[in-house]
Formats: sequence, C-alpha cells, structure tokens
Amino acid sequence: MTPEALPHHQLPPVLSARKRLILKAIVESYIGSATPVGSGQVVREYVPDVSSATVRNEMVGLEEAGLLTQPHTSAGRVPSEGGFRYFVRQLMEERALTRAEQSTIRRELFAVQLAREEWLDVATTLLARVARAAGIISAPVAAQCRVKHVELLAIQERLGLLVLVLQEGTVKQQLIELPEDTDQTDLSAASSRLNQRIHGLSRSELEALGEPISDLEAFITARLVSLMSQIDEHQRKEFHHTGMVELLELPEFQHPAQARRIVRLLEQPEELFGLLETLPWSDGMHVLIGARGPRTAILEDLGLVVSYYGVESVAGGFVGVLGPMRLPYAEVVPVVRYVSQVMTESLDDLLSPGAK
Amino acid sequence: MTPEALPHHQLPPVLSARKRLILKAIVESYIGSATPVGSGQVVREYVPDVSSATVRNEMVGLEEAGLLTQPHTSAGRVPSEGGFRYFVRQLMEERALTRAEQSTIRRELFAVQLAREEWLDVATTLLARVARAAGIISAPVAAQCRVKHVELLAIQERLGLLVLVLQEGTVKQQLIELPEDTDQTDLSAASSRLNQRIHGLSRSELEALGEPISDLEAFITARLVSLMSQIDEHQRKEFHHTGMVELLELPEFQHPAQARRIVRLLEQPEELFGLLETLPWSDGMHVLIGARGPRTAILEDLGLVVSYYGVESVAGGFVGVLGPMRLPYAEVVPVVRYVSQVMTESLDDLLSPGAK
DNA sequence: GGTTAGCACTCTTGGGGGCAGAGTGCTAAG
DNA sequence: CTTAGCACTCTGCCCCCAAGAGTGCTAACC
Repeated sequence: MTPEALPHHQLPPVLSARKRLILKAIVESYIGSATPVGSGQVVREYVPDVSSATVRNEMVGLEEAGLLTQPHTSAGRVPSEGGFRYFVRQLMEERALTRAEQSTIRRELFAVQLAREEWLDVATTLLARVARAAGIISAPVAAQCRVKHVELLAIQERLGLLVLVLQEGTVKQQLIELPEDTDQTDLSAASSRLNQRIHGLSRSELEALGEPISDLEAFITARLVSLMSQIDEHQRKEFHHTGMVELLELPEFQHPAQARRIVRLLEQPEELFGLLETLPWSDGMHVLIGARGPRTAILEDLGLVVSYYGVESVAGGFVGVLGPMRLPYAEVVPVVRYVSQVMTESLDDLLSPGAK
Repeated sequence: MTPEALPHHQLPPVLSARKRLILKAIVESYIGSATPVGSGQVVREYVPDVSSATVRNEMVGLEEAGLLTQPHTSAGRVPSEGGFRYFVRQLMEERALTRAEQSTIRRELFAVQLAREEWLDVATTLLARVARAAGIISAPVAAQCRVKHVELLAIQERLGLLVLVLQEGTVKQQLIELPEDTDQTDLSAASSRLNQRIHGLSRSELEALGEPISDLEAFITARLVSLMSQIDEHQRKEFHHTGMVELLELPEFQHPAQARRIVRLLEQPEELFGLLETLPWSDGMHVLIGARGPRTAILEDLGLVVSYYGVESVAGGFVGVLGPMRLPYAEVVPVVRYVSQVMTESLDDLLSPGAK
C-alpha cells in the first residue's frame, strides 16, 4: 500500500524530537511571513544550538515525509498541506484565551439589544480580527423550522404581509395576495385562532393538521406551509462574512486568480455549504487544510477552521474562519471553539423550554 | 479664468461634427475593449471615408480639449474623464428597452411572493447582468420610520422578542429584557392596546404620546423609541450588491490595489453613502464619472450610475450600478432609470393610503 | 555515528541592451 | 483641407549577465 493510497486518517509519520522542533519552527515562521524558510533562518531564530547543515539534513527527511516542499531548488522550505495538518494535530500549542478575552467575546455576543443579523456580524467580526482572515457564519437554522407565532397585516386592498416568527427567534416576512373582501379584522381573528393551534408545529405537522375552521385560515395555512418549505429548503443558505478587504491585502491573494477564487467562495457560498453539510459534526470542530479529494477541491491553498454551533436536530449553524492555508491556527482554533460555544449557549437560552 | 477653474457645470466644448463622431467611436471602442484606440482602428471600424492622418489631426484637437489622453506617446488614445462625461451628456444614444425587457424587469420586481431582501437582490442582479459591473442598492428607508404594527413574544422567563413592522413593510426584531413576572398574556394585552394607539406614529410622536396606561406599556414604548431611533440613525446603511466576482475579471481590476479599492467600496459602503446623500435628487438620476473634487475622490477611475427610488420625504433608497469608468452607459442608464421607476411604483403600492 | 565546515551548484531576481511592432506628429505634396 | 510618407518614440519581449540566497554533497571532526 503506497502512502498515497492510505485512507483519510492516515497515521502521521513518527518524527524525532528535533525534526518536530524544526517543522514547528518552519510552520510558525511561514505563518507569520508567508516567505519560504531557509536553514540559516531556522538556526538563527529558533534552534541556535545546531548548525545550518544539520537543519538541512533534517529538512531532507521532512521533505521525504511529505511535510515540506521547496518552491524551487534554491528557495527555503514551505510547509506542505501535510505539514500544516501535522502541525495542527501534533505540534501546535493552542493559545488559551485570557479571562479578559473570554469576557469580551461573551459580552459582545450576549448583548441583549442585538437584532439577529447584528449578532451574526458581531461573531464574524470577532473572528476576522484574530484570524487576519475572513470570519464566516451561517444563520442558525432548525432542521425543520417550527412556528412560534404568526402575524397577519393588511397592507392594501388585496395585499397582506405574513410575518412568521420561528422557534429559534428568526423572523420571516412575506407579502401575500389576499382573497377578496378580507380586512384587518378578519386577519386578526384568523391569526389569533391559528396561533392557538399551530404553536410549535413543523411544516409537515402543519400539513397534517386538517379541518381548518374557515376558508381564510385554510388559505393562510397553505401560504404558511409554502413559506416554511421554502425556508426548510433554501434558507440554510443565509451566510455572512467579514474581512474580505483584509484578505485581499495578504500576499497569497495578490494574484488576481487567487483573489477571485476566494471572493467567489465568500460571495457565492453554495459550494462551501455543500462541503460543510457533508462533514460529520459529532466531533465538534473541523480544521480543513487545502484540497483533499473532490469535495474539498474548493479549498485548494486555503485553510478553514469551522465549528457547528447550536444543537444538531434542533437548530444551529456553522461559524468559523476562512483564509490562506497559513492561518494562525494556534490563535484561531481556540477562538472559534469559544465563540461557537458561547453562541450555542446563547441559542440554548433562546430555545430552552423555560419559555413561557 | 483658466478652464480648470470653471465651476461644476462648465460648458462642454463645442466640437465639429467629425470630432464628435471620432470621439464617439473612440469611447465606444474603449468601452468594449478597455484598450487604447489608434487612428488606424478608428478608420477601419468607424469612419472609413477619411484617412488615418486626418483622424490623427482631429485627435490632437480632442486631446487639447481635454477629452482624450494618451497613456504614452505611441499608444492609441483613451477617453479621459471629461471625454466620458461629454459622451454621456452629448453623444450617447440610449438604447431603449424592448417591450420584452421591460416586462421581464416588471415581472421580476413585482413578483408578490418576494421577501423584501430578495426584492433588493433581484434588482441588483438585474442591473449587474446588463452592466457587466456591480449592481448596488440601498434598502428603502423612510425619512422617519413609522410604526405599522407591534408584536411582543415571550421567549423565556425574562426575555422577550419585540417585532416591529414599519409602514414601508420592513420588519425589525429585537430581543428585550422583560420586567419580572411578565408573561405572554401581559404582553399580548399590552401590545394589542398599544397597537391601537401608535399606528402610524414616528419616533418623536411616540415620545410625545404621554400618559401610558401601565408600567409595562411605558417600558415597551421606551424600548420601541430606542429601536426606532436606532433605525432612523443607522438603518439607512443597509446595502446590497451583486456582481463583485464578475468585476474582478475585468482588466481594470487585475491590479490588486484597484481590486481592493472597489471591494472596499462595496463591502464598506459608508463612503458611498456619504457621497450619495449629498447629491441633489430632484433631477432623478446621476451619472458620476471619476473623481471630481474631494467628495468623489472615492470614485477615481470608476463610473457610477445611480437613481433615487421611492418618494423623497416618505421612503426610498438608491439603486444603480458601480463599475469601471468604461461602463456601457447607453445600456446602463435606461435600465437603471427603468428599474428605479418600477421600484418606485412597487413601493408606492405598498405605502399607498389604499391600505385598510 | 552524528555533526559540521566548506564548496560547488541551482535557481530566482533585477538590470541592461537590442529588436520588433504599434502609433504618433510632422512635413510636403495633392 | 486632406493625405501619403516617414522619422521618431515608446512599450513589450527576449536574452544575457551578475548578484544573492539556499541547497546538497563530501570530507573532516568529535
């Protein structure tokens, strides 16, 4: 079995302590500078007690193990995808968040005055700040959305506004055409009767409800079902990001083609969703580095640290960081973890059965 | 008085018919290709009945009039900012929209099932498509927002959701902390009483209302006032755009610094708002080309076609196209005009006093 | 046997010179 | 006023060269 044929969780190569030290030095230096790292530099800045020749010998080993590459013969070494993955799994020491940082995050995310949109943007901004990359988030979606409350407003002769509040606090609105001769009184009556019957129901339960009391209610229920199935199918696409301008200043995105790739990924995030939805979320977070098979082809040369927040099967979304492969993982991973944890709490509060 | 000292509406230079023809040819060719246009090309493709030497002589005149520039001695000519402005004001023949195009736009924008967000995105997508540039839009905002309806939901022991529907159909939501011992019954009672009193009121009128019936109502009114002043102040910043990826493929944005500039303008549109808010909107649309004074410095090398939609002093926003200076104005101007007109109609319908 | 000094080798980067091509501006003739 | 003709200018490209950086290898060293 050749090494390339190994399945996903191939064993990381066993390395001597010194090789690990040197690899760590190279990865950290490269994360900071985006510049190939030479043996001389490693000695000067990280391992002063050996000679550059020794470091070069070790580098050959690391390159054979697939952890380093050379852009060309006479440049220094750059960590390969495998090198970054090894670093994240075996070498990096996560920088624990200080009390102050924790409470800042907590305070900003728990600020009760926030509309939901702002809540999401606060999270991405937090992440973009530490990551020197783009903070990304998807809105919390229930596996199946459930009605919390319905409101109907007459806007005009034959035009009404249907406002639907979902269990997780999302508000959706839709203009609907009304049957003739419907006024606000009819609508208010219908909605207050409806609210008593449909609280907490999902789309399918709503469909199974049967025997509506009036034509108007039947009509509204139908609109509601259509809106909810629309939400169930498409709404998981709501996506926010922050930090694109800063991304475009990084050296890896000076090449227009690279810049376009990441802008497309952020502006048209369908592919990203496609990837995130196939990941197993039982194990919390994921650190995805570079392309690894067809699904992750979109991540070529990129790094993605992402976590699920919320409670699967109830309501949740993705939150994380997308940027060049050389993300400062030691900082980013703990922050993404903590942010997603706080967001989960916050969402829990919202969904907890303590509601009256 | 030197020509440069002339104020805003300096008279466009008077040109011979042939100079106008040649300028038009150069602008149109440049809009299509982004390449300097030489005298030979003008003869070949636009004015076959004169020689290239004649065209060259005319070009010298056009350059002296400030309408053309040469990137360097031996390239062709490129229209200057002034050249583009002259083209838009004097030379271009707007391409009238076909019936089919009109009805497509109308249909897409009047599709009643649309949530407001989608409505805005439909408009920008329409515009981006014809413009080979970015479609931009700001959400319709009332000069002062007015309450249409208020809804209160108990989410949790001390946590409520305040849903505010504004006259123009916008829905805003905010979580609020509730006074102790407030349940859904209290909230429903309070909101139904409130709705009778506050329908159609603005923030200031709400403040002047006086003598609340209960503590809870006073509390809610206060939260409402705070939310509405927040909306009045900040909400005019809601901004959507489409087409950034396509923009980045244009030759003018291959240079990373230029790409960053336009991405920043679209992603952090505060500066753009600052500019748009100072324009006089009495005269419908604006075509802004390049930098012209400090306010428009952000538009250096760019072109902006933008219109106000809605009714000033009631509710409206901006809609238009942002891209390189060589926008296909003859196509873009009529489309922006028509889209803004249709959006105004659509908004009128929503706000018309025909509502019951 | 691991480590290191020394050195030849490779490859990128930047500058300079030459050459082809494009387009101009000018002049003089039509 | 128009145009043919032509010298001139500037870019883009290729090639070459030298400098610099970093390597890999070998042979000596502890």
